[in-house]
Amino acid sequence: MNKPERVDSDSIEHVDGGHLRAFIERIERLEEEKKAIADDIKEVYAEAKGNGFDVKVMRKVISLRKMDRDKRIEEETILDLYLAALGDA
Amino acid sequence: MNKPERVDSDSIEHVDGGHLRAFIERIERLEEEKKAIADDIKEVYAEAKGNGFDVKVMRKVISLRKMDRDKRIEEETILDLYLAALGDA
Amino acid sequence: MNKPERVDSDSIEHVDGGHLRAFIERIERLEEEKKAIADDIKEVYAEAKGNGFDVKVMRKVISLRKMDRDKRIEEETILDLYLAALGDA
Amino acid sequence: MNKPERVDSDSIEHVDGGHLRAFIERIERLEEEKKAIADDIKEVYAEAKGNGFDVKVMRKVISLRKMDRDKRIEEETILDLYLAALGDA
DNA sequence: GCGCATTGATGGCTGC
DNA sequence: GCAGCCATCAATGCGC
Repeated sequence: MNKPERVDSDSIEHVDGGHLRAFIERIERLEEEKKAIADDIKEVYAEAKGNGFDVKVMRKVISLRKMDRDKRIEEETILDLYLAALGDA
Repeated sequence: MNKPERVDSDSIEHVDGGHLRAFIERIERLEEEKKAIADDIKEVYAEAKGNGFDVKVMRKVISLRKMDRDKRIEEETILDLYLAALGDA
Repeated sequence: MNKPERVDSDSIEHVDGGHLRAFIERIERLEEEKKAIADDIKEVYAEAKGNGFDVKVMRKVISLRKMDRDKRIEEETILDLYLAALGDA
Repeated sequence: MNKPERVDSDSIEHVDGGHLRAFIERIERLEEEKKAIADDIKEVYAEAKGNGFDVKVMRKVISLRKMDRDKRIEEETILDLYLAALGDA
């Protein structure tokens, strides 16, 4: 599959395994952390459910609040766009 | 790849080519229509640009308006959820 | 929403709101149509699935057929170019 | 925000807003952390890409390593089950 | 077990 | 013309 031709002293097709390994392991570490947090979130939902709250409604509330935040950010963005557009004119 | 064993008079592995073909062609037709509309949209953007409008800003405006609509729909949805939750209680 | 009568040289920041609105609404309309068709496509897949067809395989078939078509068009285009180059338009 | 003192039998529709709010905010906080980590992961991929590594291949490698880990854990679990079944807990 | 929700992969579009 | 961005689409995992 490789057709290794030495074109410089260290061979051009060389893959820096150590460097790659470092990236891979950083990512795997981060993935673990992410999963841990996802599990935490599940736990909180479970706890809320155990306290009689409706998880489906909660998800919706959170989703709506997020939409509000996103919208707000977008509005700021478009203000910048308008200003830039006026500056261009 | 198939291991065709006759298990009834018409052979169980039989694929109804005509039926399948009909579905495939319906989808391909719809895909064409979809692409035609996507092309129309591009044309409108191009035309607007030709009239001196800032396409980037336009996209943002459209995006924001869509967020408004989506948010509105979500709010109606959560209202239903609330009502349902109260009905459950 | 704006009805800008004055389009003079120093109203540099002026935007023709009516014109812009028309473009925006044309695009939004087209986006709706596009979505409607996308939904139709989903429905057809669902219907095919309900008739026992394998959706994943169907997608593959459609993709392959599209590649064939594209390839064919590409080849015809090249042929035309050659013919044109030969003064044989 | 509500401070519901009355939690009597006929306030059937009552929702403990303060409690709910606490859950919601805990989840939102966790979601933020999760997103931050997801962003970190993207950055690492981008950095790796900038160092000439193939992101798609990296993803594949990480996926394969994860499958190995999962498989290993699964096997250990089964081994434990067998040992336990042998009264060798 | 199914549907839903999230997440990852791919292809198209935009801007440099 | 290509790289980065974004929207769409397939796949996996989760909860009901």
